[in-house]
Amino acid sequence: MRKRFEKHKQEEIQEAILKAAEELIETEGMDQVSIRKIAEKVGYSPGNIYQYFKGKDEIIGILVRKGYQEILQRAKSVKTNEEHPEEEIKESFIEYMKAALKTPYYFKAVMLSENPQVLKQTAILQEGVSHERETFKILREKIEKGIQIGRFKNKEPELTAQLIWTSTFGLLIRLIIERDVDEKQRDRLIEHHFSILFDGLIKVPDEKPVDKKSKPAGKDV
Amino acid sequence: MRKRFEKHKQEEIQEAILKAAEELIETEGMDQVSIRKIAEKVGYSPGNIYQYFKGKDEIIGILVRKGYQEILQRAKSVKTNEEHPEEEIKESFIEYMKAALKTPYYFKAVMLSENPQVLKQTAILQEGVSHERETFKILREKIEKGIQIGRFKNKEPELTAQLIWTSTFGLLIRLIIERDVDEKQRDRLIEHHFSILFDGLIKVPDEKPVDKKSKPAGKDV
Amino acid sequence: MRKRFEKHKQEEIQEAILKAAEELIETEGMDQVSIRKIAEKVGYSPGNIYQYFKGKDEIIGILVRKGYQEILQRAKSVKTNEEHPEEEIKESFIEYMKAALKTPYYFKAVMLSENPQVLKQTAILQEGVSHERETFKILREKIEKGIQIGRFKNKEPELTAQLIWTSTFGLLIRLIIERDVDEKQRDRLIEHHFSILFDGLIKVPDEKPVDKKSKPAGKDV
Amino acid sequence: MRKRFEKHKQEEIQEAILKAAEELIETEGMDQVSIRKIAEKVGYSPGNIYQYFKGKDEIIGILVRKGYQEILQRAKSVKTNEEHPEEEIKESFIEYMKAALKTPYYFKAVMLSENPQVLKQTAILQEGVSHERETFKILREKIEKGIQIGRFKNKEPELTAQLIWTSTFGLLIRLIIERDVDEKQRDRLIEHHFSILFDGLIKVPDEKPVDKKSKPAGKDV
DNA sequence: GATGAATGAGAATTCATTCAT
DNA sequence: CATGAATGAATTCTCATTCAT
Repeated sequence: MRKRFEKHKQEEIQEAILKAAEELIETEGMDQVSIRKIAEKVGYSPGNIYQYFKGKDEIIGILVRKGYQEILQRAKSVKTNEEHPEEEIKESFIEYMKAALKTPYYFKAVMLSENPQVLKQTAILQEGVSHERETFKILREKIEKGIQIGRFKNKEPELTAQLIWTSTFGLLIRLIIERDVDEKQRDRLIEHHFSILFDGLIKVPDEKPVDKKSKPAGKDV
Repeated sequence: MRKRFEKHKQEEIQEAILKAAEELIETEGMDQVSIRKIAEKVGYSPGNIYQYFKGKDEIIGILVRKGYQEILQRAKSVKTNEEHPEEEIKESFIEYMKAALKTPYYFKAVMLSENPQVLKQTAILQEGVSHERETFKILREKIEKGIQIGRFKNKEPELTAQLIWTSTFGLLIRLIIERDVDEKQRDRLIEHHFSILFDGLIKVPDEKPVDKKSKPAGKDV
Repeated sequence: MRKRFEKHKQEEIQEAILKAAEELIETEGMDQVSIRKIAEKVGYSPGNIYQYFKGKDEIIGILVRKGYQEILQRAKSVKTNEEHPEEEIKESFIEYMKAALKTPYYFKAVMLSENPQVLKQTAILQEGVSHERETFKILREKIEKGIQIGRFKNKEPELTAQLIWTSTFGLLIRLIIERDVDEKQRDRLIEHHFSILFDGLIKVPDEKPVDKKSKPAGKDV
Repeated sequence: MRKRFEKHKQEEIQEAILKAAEELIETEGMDQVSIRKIAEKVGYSPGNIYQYFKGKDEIIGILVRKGYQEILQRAKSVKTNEEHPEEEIKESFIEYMKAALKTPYYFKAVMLSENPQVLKQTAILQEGVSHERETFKILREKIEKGIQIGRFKNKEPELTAQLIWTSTFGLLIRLIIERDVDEKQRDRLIEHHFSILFDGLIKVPDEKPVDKKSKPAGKDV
């Protein structure tokens, strides 16, 4: 009974510390987080923080993972749509964006961090990511399904997954940075965003399709 | 006479200081910039830096503004391509990306800044941006041209401009953050990125639809 | 009855604490010993250690005394050798070395400590030590016996005791520090060490010194 | 002129810092040296020490190297003594000891260090050391000379060199650790030390030498 | 007896900034 | 102009010790 209480309190304090750190990230940015500031915010001495966490890295690590998972969680739990997989993808990304916009600074801090520890969990550009990161695996599978049922073009699924992600990420980050965009405009942007991703810009000639879909020249960045 | 010389020299030193800071941002990251390191790099004493700049913040501020202008400059000066406006757009964005990737940290610092002064120059989501910001005007016009000549679908041009921009921005930012993506993968990503933007993901069923769901012709959200 | 049991348990815990500290000295070195680490090793909370010992100093103090005694103990219990007291001495020192090399870091820590508390028990250079410290008394007596039976030269016994000790100590310490000396070399060194101590280096000219190294009869390394 | 003055002052401060560190080692022991204490002793703020030295390691490092070199220097420059090589050896070791005792803590720190970098320079037990380390080469040659002229017994010269060294090292270390041994006793110890090394303890029977000099049994450490 | 919580001091560094010279 | 010296605050982290429960 007592133990349980103690345990409870310990967890409470850990929560408090994490929350303090979270708020610091939100208000001052990832770099400005320090054990001192956390301790002050939570009303303890700096040294005492180490009773609850191994160090700064652990705190940041947990926070990043937690927040990241939370946001990702939202992206799932979207009902499947057999005929229109693009709807399913769109829905889940919209969920993702909504979640991110709930704690925008936090999202920004995490997703833009170049801290190697953080990057280990947020990097998504390397080849093979859809085999390592679960969410990407799911996204890739949705795309593959789309291709199988003949709804999607036969583009490389992993690359496609990565670029849907980065494109949406770009919009999302700007929505966070330009925080006073009104809701109507925001919705227009989001809607149009997916419209472009799925339909593309180039008109398909109804007459004779020239079949020059996407073999452009300059690939030299 | 003397004054002019003095002035000259003063500016030279300021240049040197800025350049040193620039290199530091580039090589060690924004956080690792310190007056001391700048001073050491430029061959002066730390204290003397204050003769030329008010402090660290001023140096960073100037640098950020300067870098932004330079990058934008590059995005213009792309030869027109009458038949394939998408090539023209792609080219100019690739130029833009190239420039940004030359000094990724400036770009990152500038484009992610929420400093109101900076935002005044970098915000692009609001309605009407293509009438206020010159680069966006140009982009919109290219898109309009594409629609006129029947090459592009008839989507709202400003929105389209914005979303090409944010999508590319998303990819670019992640390329910067995940800086150890190898060149081959980077090129694949960029190529695929524009492929999706222009072609879209959804297959247009004008040939013989294989097995399932054949009908939906010009569906554009 | 209960009390006795309690007492028993108390002692057990004290033992456990001391043992934990000992292991820490051995594995991490004297500096790395901390109440926290001891507590963790022994499965108690740091605070509770103070129930059993006054503090860190007391623990270290006891340990040092204990360990020292243990090592010395080994040096006794060597069967007497009436005709060749040097054998007896050698044997007991070899026992001593063996014991020390079993817990080398511990030995090193203790024997090189300048902590006054420790020094009170480990100092051996002052005149009269062979009357104060029991082990030295024994050693001195062995030497005296050797002199009496005409086997040893008539050198001052206490000084001799001290210098056998310091010489062996020197070898021992270096064996500990240079821990990767192989066994063969170690044995050669030890053997030679006692050979020098007992025989000396200078040749006794009783035969006819033949120009160069011709004769040396009992060559025994 | 000014520069020279500045330089002078800078060096003075460096000296002061080193001296402060030296005193701390001397009075409180190697472990107790801290930047804080040095700074306090020298009357500066802790941070300012870093203007003069890279860090604690550098300070300690300089101090250790300096002392070590000084000590070795002294051991040379001993006049040769053709007839009595033992005198020559004794003299040079006494010089060595004197030098070591002038800066005992350096000596102790260096000679007891198990830092691999340091060990590379201080290890002396391995076979062949008298071919690698110059000082040992000299010592071995002196011993060989002694054997050649018939003054020394024909014992393995390298091993002998090593054990003269370790034996003397043992005495020296204890003289350092037990720092309040009075001068008279110290001299007696040193004198007796070499007396034993060169003469040995076992009396040479004037009658019939039993020729059982030292072929003892137990060689099993 | 035992614990967990908490503190305050101290460890090494780094840095922006000031200032007398 | 320029410098070197110096500070004071900040950083992360460890520890011996105390104390209410």
